[in-house]
Amino acid sequence: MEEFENQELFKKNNIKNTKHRNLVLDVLKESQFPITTEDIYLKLQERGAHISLSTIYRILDVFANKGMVVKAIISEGSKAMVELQHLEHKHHLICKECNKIVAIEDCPFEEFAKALEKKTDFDITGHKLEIYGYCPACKE
Amino acid sequence: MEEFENQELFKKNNIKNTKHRNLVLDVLKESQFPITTEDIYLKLQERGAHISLSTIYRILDVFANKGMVVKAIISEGSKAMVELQHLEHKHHLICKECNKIVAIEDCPFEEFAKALEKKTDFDITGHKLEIYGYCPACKE
DNA sequence: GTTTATTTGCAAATCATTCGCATTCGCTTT
DNA sequence: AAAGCGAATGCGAATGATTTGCAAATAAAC
Ligand SMILES: [Mn+2]
Ligand SMILES: [Mn+2]
Ligand SMILES: [Zn+2]
Ligand SMILES: [Zn+2]
Repeated sequence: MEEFENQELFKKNNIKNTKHRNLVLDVLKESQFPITTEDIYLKLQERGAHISLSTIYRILDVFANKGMVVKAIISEGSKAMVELQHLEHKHHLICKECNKIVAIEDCPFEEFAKALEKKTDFDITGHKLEIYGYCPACKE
Repeated sequence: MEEFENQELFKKNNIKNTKHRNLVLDVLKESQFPITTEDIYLKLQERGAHISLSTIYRILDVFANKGMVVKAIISEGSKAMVELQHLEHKHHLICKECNKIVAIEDCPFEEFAKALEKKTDFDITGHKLEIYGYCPACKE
């Protein structure tokens, strides 16, 4: 049935239902937090899947173009890595010290969007929000 | 006086006031919207400044570590380019079709942050927010 | 099953970012 | 104002991430 959900999603987005897209999508679904292309690659390797890194890049491109995932730079630190957002709508609170990530369920933006649409005459379809600070352990 | 403001900012952030940091900061200040490292490089070239691309990378790293600028991936499209946010607190509304960018003055997040701090016990220091949709001309 | 367009693996190419080291520069101390 | 010293810079090379070309495999449609 996990498979079935995937298939639906592919159909809805007009892309072929391939073995590799299923693998990548499964990893994305399981992942609580944004992950890198490399992370996905390694996870699939562990599971014994035979998939090439460039295929994952291509799949993520397709997913991103279809709006199924979102790219972002998360850790503020030295390396600004490209990552993927989870499919559900949620945001993250990231510790600038230890990089701990906490998922936020609420989104303060929903109501604001309506007003903004009126003001700007845009058709607003989505947003990215990431929140930074220091976690309980790291703030002193 | 522009120079003076820069100098103040450098002092406040405990970094040396160098010719190149001034140049880069000026470009950032002028720029209404986020720009890439390369953009800055080209702008400075046009002005006849002699500066190396790696120096700009290094300066932007310093600025980012001091919280003077923020890195993000803006355009959702094919190339996920790393960019820099303007110094003032503002957000952007980006057209997914024509890439038009409109600056948003209000921020819906301020109040939400307080509640979130209480709930998570984080010390929240900042956030990134980008909004996507279709501009008046492109929505149909 | 056959057909056809799409997807994939693999290796090579490209692009962005970082690094090493010699030189220059900014700030502090005489 | 000169000297000293650590930090910043230029340049080219190295690294790392992402993209691309092309032949082979696969999925969807017939
Ligand atoms: Mn939201
Ligand atoms: Mn804000
Ligand atoms: Zn922490
Ligand atoms: Zn538009």
